[in-house]
Amino acid sequence: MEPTEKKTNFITNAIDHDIDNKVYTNDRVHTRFPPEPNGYLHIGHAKASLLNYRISQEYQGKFNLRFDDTNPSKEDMEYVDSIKEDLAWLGIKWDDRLFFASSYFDKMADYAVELIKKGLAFVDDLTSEEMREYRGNLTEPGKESPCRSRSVEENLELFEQMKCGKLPEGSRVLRAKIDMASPNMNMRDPAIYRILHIKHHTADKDWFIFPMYDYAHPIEDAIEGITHSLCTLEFEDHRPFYEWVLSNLDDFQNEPPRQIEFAKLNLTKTIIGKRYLKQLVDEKIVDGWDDPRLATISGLRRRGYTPESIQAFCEAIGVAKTNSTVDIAMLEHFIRDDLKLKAPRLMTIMDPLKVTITNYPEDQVEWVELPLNQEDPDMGNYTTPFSREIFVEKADFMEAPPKKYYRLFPGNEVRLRGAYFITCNEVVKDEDGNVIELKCTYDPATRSGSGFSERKVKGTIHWVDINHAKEIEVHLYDYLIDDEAGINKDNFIEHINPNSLEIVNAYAEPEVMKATPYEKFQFIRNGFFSVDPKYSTPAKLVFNEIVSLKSSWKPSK
RNA sequence: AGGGGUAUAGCCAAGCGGUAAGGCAAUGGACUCUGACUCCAUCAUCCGCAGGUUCAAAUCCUGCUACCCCUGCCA
Repeated sequence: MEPTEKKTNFITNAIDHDIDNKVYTNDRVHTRFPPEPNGYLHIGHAKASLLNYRISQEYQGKFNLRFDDTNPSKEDMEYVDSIKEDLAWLGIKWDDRLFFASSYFDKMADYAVELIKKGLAFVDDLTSEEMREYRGNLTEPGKESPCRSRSVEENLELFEQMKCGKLPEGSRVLRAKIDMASPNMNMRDPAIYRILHIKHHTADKDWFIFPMYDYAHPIEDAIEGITHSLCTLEFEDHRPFYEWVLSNLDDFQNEPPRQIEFAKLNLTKTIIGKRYLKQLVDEKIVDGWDDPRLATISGLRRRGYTPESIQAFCEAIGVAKTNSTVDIAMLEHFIRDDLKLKAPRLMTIMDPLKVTITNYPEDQVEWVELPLNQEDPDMGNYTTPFSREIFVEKADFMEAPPKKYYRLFPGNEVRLRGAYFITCNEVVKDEDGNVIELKCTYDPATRSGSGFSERKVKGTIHWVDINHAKEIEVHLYDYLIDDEAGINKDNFIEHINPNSLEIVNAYAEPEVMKATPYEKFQFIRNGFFSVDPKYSTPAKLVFNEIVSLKSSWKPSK
């Protein structure tokens, strides 16, 4: 009967404040997620999109998906498709509210004309280099462009020519007329339209001019009736221009949207940032945008992460204005937590060591029954074969064990999960002295489920019957980068972990072979694994390691 | 004196003048046919620093300090 308190943060506080002050009609709340289709979504976008979506849900408001496609030189339909797929997978619903900034291009151009007529915008002939010189710098004011005083008529004429494609690419630009001496660089007559003779991927007609983000975004938000326009911190000092645009356009005097900025997500041992992800993909350092080592949504999906785990993670990290770096252990916690009850628990051997049970009949096979998940009896049971020759993990045997080692060592008895107690009697080595086989004896009285309680054993290990084992390929992962050192955005490529992927052939009990792409399992004592959709074939299943199991076992000193 | 931001535990993060939530990590212990899970316990005399106001300050005021962002015809 715990009252589930709504999680508050500075954004919900701001919205509550707006509601208290009756800022928006009927206390409406309308958010949006405005990705530019120029790359794949990553975990940072999950935070942003889920944040916007959840807020709309909590306030019984609306949520729009809007592609901010104002720069055709970088954008592509491949990305809009992947973004829609990723968002839907994350559980975000935009109903029929799917929009494209490009569908507002006509209106935006009309609004530019309105600004020109009001004497608030002008066509500039300065080259981009000249503009940079005229802009001044952080401590010195800029100077006004010679074109700033052009007549409204001339500006109108020139803008029309820009729009019709009569002027060469890059030759002119439409600028807002604000203040070249503003301490805020974004207010020093920012460019609002540039000439680009590029075919736009979605626009319904040919355009030769394209609006800049700073000009387009407030208009997009206002047209859609957005109330709270959430974006990241670096746009904080763009806010004055966002407000300038809306306050100077007649259509948007009523209930204009409000921009609120929050800190983007950073994760330890993880490279987030479209530009860097694209570099990894383009330089083929990784296996595409959906490489399981990447924090892209598609990578996490292929790795075996669930939408629920990502939702829970994003909920848990909260949202604030503090630049922060979340420990990757937090993400890993939530996938373990989610899969704990969902994933069947089966046995595989990653690094095999043969064990012969010398007192077990040569040709006998018995099928022992095990729960698919003992924490969820409803999942039912399955059977697995047991016979004279089995594989156990190499790590589960030590010839000279440290204190508190509960696994196999000469003379020690352990339980084989779901089967019998075995005692290690003899260690077989090759000519180099490597342990290649163990000879053990089992105690028939100790069969699982028999109620045997004469003696206890400290360790239980997993195993696989050699004659029934199937080979599978397992991809074990380590972090792509190690951020303990002085790593930064520019040198991360030199800090790529060369051992981030280890491919091993493992042995699985027969039940594992029923697995289908994306299906997730706990391989007992090894971790959570998911069937790789890209490389699995009917002949050989490939499993991605999602995350290992936690372990408090540490060899004593 | 360029402008805009942010500082609460190892990492996130609540808190909004009444005496420091929660999660992750970590540590100890219980349990265990997964050294997992679960459970129990521990983990900020203190909120970047220094002053001030107040019966009372992480919360208000003043002054510092540190870090982040801003000089694309990118978003």
